[in-house]
Amino acid sequence: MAILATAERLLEDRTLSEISIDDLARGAGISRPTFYFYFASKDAVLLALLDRVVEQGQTAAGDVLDHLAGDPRARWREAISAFYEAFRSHRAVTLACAQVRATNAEVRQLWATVMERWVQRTATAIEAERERGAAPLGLPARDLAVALNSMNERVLYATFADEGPAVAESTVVDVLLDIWLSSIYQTTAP
Amino acid sequence: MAILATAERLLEDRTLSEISIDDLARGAGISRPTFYFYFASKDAVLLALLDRVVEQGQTAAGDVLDHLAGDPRARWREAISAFYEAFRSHRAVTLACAQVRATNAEVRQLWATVMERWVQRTATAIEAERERGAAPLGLPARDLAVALNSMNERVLYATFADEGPAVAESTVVDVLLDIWLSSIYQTTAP
DNA sequence: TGAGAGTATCGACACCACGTCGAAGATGCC
DNA sequence: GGCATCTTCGACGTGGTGTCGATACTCTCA
Repeated sequence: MAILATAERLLEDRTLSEISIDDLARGAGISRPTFYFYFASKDAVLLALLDRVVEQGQTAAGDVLDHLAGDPRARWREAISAFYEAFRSHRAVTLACAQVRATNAEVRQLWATVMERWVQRTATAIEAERERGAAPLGLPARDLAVALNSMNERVLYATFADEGPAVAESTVVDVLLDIWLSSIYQTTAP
Repeated sequence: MAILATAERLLEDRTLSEISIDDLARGAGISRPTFYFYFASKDAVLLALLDRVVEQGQTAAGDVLDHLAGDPRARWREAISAFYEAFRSHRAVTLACAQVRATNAEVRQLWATVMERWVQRTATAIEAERERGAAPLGLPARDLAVALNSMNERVLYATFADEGPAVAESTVVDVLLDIWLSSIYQTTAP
């Protein structure tokens, strides 16, 4: 769909609020009313874009967290890296979503669903590690999972948007990993 | 100033983009052109509001982190609580800022400055704890400080906005505290 | 005391983006 | 060739924004 392609292209160097529906329409070679034949609003376009990214990221992540026993550090690192790559490979779209999420309920909802999935996987993995005696008891696994995933989201956003205090792109995964390991295992070398 | 009061009041139950300049003007008992006599835009109003909150929060925080030695856990908890209270006592304003930050460079700038101050205090405190042998070496103190403060920001936002996966308001401070202690001291009981 | 320099206010205008409606080309199927 | 459905757009009304010029309201100082 030409509209989606146009949107993703324009988002590379403008923010969504700086893009008019007319820009999207003209970019796709159609008139403004015709735009409405395909999408109800600008936000709906972003939603569709996000849908695709999510779809794609979903499979990429896989089930790394189901095989922690062998080398926990390496597995957790893969999981965080997957998160990192998902963000990174569609930087423009995810940055735009973070913006629109504040205003648009549907985007917020979709994003929340995605986060929830990550949180649940994380919580399950933490509980499994405690079960097999690799990790000590501590915070409720879900609370810990929510906080850690929120941290990743915010830190990666700052890194990619290069906004305010941020961690360098080259070290950000390892910084996050250390905090995950510390708070789950009380050591960085489980 | 009546405009500021009106803005803070309206933000209690509407988002900033749902508030027109006319709403602010009428709420303050003036006409729309007169509004422009005082502020250049809606965003400028929010900026002024944020300024006040920051001013106020700045003093409230104080220098807790300069006296960690006695009871580190208690001191760190106070620091996180200060952050929590700053957010909480002006919930509407901070939520609005998080939204506008995405679009408005000035708000983004001011927010970044505030965060930077917190980050620096945190980093300094971590280094001091390592110096006196209370905390082990590990990540660069600044990277750790950035990540932990980002986590707080995002987690508290989710809690107050009641958006997506969040931690309960009653336990959020302790959840954050545990992660801070784990990643700084490699134990939750330093 | 009244002329002039600020301060504060608004009516009226032009502008721009949005969303809708109704009419009119394509396209395909019977 | 006729009919239904998909696709397109010109033209319109609406609502929020920002500006301009005119008018009032206050001081102050000669």
